[in-house]
Amino acid sequence: MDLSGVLSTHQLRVTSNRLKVLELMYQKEYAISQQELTEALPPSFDRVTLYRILNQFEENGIIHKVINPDGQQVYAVCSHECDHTHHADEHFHFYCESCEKTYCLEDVKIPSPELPLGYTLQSLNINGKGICKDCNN
Amino acid sequence: MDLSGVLSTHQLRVTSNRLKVLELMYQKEYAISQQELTEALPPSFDRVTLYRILNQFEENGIIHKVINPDGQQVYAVCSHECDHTHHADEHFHFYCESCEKTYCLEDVKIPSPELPLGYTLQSLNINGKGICKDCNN
DNA sequence: TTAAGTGCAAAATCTTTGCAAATGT
DNA sequence: ACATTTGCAAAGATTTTGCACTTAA
Repeated sequence: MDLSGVLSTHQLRVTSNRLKVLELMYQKEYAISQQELTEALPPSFDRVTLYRILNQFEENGIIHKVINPDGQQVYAVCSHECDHTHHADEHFHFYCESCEKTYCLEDVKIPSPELPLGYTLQSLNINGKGICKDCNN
Repeated sequence: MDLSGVLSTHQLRVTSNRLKVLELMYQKEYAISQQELTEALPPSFDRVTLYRILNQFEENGIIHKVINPDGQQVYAVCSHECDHTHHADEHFHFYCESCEKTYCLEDVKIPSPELPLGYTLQSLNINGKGICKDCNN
């Protein structure tokens, strides 16, 4: 995985901090919270820097933020082409009550609900909660 | 509107603070943030008390929390019978980009997506973002 | 070389906790 | 009368800001 390439493609300089964060995010197959990241990074990693990196990654389309049903925010790598002008992360998000992980389920078709007259829909956010396939075994 | 009745039905004592908060929430036809509440309440109203009241209202089924697409939390009065054992607020929530208000659209049918094999769905959260009917005029 | 990124200290916010006084039933 | 609620002070946690130093291009 060419992490440096990911950074430069998204107009960000390649730095050791950014590579560390990016590596962790690509390792996980689920969305990760800031707290989890903090624990996984070296203890010396500066909190402020992490805030800034996450914001930049999000702005530049490297990651997207997922809001869990309880309001907790987690971050996941964008799998489609996103950049600072456009995000395309409207897939289904699933939160598992058992392992407490959030998964991006890109293949789930999102049915479009019918809105009352006068409302214009720009984007849709669907969040499921339940038990994931690993925990169901 | 019998606000005292709402409180006692939900096993909460009738106090002037609770009535003030409840009155504001029933006045609005949209979901309200803690910040908005703070601004609408008298300046002397204690912050800690508001935290506690909102938590109690939520626990006892008087209001429910809505998480906007950007992660902001807002509160709306429960329209169905909710109590401390059960909430039934799985309706569609719509956030208007223009007026920045969150509406509960109870009549919108929520279509159930098909999940990959192995996943069990317990609850579903659907959030739309766009322009509401008032702002579309 | 120079614009961008980092680390540290400090400020500003937001949320929780503990406890004595006030209030509802 | 007695349990609950409230207000205040203070602790704890989270997020933002400013600025000098360092680093990538």
